[in-house]
Amino acid sequence: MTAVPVVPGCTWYPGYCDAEAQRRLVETLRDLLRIAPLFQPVMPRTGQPFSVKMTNLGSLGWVSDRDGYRYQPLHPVTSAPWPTIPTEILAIWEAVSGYPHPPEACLVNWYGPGARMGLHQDRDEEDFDAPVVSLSLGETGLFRIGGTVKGGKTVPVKLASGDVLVFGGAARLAYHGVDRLIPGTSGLLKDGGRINLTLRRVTRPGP
DNA sequence: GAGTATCA
DNA sequence: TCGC
Repeated sequence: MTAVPVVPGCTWYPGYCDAEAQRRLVETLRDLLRIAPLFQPVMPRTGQPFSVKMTNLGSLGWVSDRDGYRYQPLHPVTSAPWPTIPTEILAIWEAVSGYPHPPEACLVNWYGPGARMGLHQDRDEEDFDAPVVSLSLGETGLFRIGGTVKGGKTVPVKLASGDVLVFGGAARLAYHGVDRLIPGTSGLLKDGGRINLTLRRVTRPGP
């Protein structure tokens, strides 16, 4: 397995999942998305919609609506608990996180054509000791990660299907985002686009 | 308590 | 999380 340092605390594993594992994951996700459908998050206060659609797996899921950002145990549309995180996804966390407790949230972000994610920090969690683990599926995303000060230098990474990226430690609060997709770079998803799974520990583990 | 992973 |  190739580990590429990106910035201190951030490691990129290109081709972490092979094509067969990616296909199995997409099949699993298709079933889970029927139970927990994608919803459209909006910005707090303004109600501006995100270009990315999302859902979650795990005991807690990240949502954004007019009231703010938060983690909650129930799907905002169906009011059902999020489906549990499949074992093959938990195995990725166990292999690369270096963290001795399981993730509580698996945010599923779906990028259609033209979707992007502005530069931001992940800071709605209580536990910053655990890293954030990301898996890319489908078209390549032009990702960018910098430091903890806004406006600082950033490093571009082309995240292709099957790539895993881990950011923790000095990079746990790094600004990061997705500028755009590179169309035609994957045939994994029938209708194109990109799915990004991000695993996070939300609460501090109990005794 | 405010602000926020928007958008230009 | 930050800044008061």
